[in-house]
Amino acid sequence: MENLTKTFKALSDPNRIRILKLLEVQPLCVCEITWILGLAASTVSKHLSILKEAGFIFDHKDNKWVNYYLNDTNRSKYVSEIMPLIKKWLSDDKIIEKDRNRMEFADRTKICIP
Amino acid sequence: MENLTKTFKALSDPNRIRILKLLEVQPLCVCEITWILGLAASTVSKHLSILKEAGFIFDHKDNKWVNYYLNDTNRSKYVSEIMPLIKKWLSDDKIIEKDRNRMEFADRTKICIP
DNA sequence: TTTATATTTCGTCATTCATCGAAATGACAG
DNA sequence: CTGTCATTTCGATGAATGACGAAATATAAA
Repeated sequence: MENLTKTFKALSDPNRIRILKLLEVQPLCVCEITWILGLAASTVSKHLSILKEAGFIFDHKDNKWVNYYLNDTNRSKYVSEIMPLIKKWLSDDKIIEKDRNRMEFADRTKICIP
Repeated sequence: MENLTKTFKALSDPNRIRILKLLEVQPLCVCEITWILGLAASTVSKHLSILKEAGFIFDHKDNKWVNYYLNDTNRSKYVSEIMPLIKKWLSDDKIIEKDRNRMEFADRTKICIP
């Protein structure tokens, strides 16, 4: 029960949905996501930890960057069944479209110093 | 997007999940749900309005009682696809089992005066 | 009409949450 | 070893949330 509500709570914030819909296309590091979403890095880091804790994503270090990936294996029962729905939904959402377009221009070697 | 996060937010509280898992078995009035969950009537009423607003349930007046039903038609795109998952899940959860057992003894003509 | 009962609305309180900036951490480059 | 930069953690703040009891509303019964 607690596990289930944690899963839904992870999905109940629009910025976390935006992150999932980005990672659906390709893995990204924290500073790229930060730049695309226009939030503080600490805020994005917190969102990522919530999504990771719920089992939606995982991370992997690459040099000084931490890349985040959609978790397509090792998922919880709940995540396994909800993830396909999330993938199906919102592909034509305005915000998601804009994020994904902006993602094209996200270059980790350039964008991270504010 | 707003619609989707509202859907998930409705599902991110354990007491609302408990209500859905009760209504999955049979329709109930507010005072029966209140008695089964052991919460204040105003709290239950609020939970019901959130579930209704998200499209998971609907209500129908019957004399002085308001009965709540799982909404199996007229649902939003999101609710239509999530509801079957909710139905599949948690059937062997301790709390859900206890609630459903307690539901057997919920008699609206007797339980509502505290 | 008055009373009783079921439900909703309102006001309040404590807790959680999303956000930020600043400080701490960790890894690489020089 | 020191400085730089990506990330996380910490602390603070305002907003949202879940809970309650009291008051308001609505309907049925007396």
